[in-house]
Amino acid sequence: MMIKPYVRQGEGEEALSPPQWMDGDMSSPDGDASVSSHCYLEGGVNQQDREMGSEDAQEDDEDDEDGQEEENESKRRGPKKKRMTKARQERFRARRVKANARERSRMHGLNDALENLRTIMPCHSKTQKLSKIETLRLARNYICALSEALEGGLSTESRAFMETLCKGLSQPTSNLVAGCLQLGPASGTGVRPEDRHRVRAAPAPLGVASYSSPGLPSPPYGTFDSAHLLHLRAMKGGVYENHSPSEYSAGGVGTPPYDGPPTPPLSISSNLMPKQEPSPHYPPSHHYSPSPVDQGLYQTQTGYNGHVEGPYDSYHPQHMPPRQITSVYRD
DNA sequence: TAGGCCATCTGGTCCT
DNA sequence: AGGACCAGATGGCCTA
Repeated sequence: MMIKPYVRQGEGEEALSPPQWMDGDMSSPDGDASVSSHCYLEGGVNQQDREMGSEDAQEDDEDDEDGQEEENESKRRGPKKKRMTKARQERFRARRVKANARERSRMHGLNDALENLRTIMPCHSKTQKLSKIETLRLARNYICALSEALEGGLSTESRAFMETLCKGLSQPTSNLVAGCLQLGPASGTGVRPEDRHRVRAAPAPLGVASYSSPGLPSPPYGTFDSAHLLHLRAMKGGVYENHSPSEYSAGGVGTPPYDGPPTPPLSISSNLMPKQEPSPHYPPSHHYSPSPVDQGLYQTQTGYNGHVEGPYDSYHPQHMPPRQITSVYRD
């Protein structure tokens, strides 16, 4: 793909006015006040601006410069561009507005899928939202870890399991996973030896010892959803062998319906976690029900730092749920 | 204040 | 022609 650099006005060109639709009202025609006007700030003019602006100028006032521009136009290779008439401008604008709306919707769909992915992560936290990239990394690690476990090479209760989960994750996210697993201090856990030197700010080794790290909020942390491991064991035991993987995801969160005996969860949590909060996906009855998020019933609640959690309105970023942002990356 | 993360707009490309 | 997808650009918000 050809990368087009940010186009600025060339030498000798007059400052061009922004497209007509931007005049006066800086909000877009579709009423979206969030439309960015930054494209026209600081004298930066993008391709569209140049086209529309210049052709607008050609239409509105014919002066000597336009003559020069037409002369340059005739030397240009390729198909000659059509004049941008008022009608064409309006059609272009309408198309652009529709495309923007589609793009927004598409990105919202992407974010929804990502949110669904977050909810089935082994350490789903309401108070410390994983970033997009961390969610994807953790998901990859989770798949790898479960695959190894299924092959019998990795115990879900082992430290190696957690190390696999933490591979390539930022320090705070690794701490979150470790906190969810409630494992003891581990020297360099989750950090490949070759990566350790790249950790710029690792205040403490992973594990309980780092809970007091200033970079990490105080508990509650997310919970390691033992039901996932229960699911894993059940699969190994053949309980779900009549279900296809696609059935697991039929509920939208990728988990099979569980109707087994209400025995204590079989997982590391039963050994290591002092108190296991019931997962929103697996209420005490052990009958699966869609999460509040999936039901659109995400109740407003106060997070650990007093921030209000609730439905995330991407059109009002100030309503974003609190998240712990990490500045430590290893890649 | 710098840097990370995010939402949004935008133009290009590919496909139907 | 129009939609989907992608990547660049930009500003806002937040945290260290």
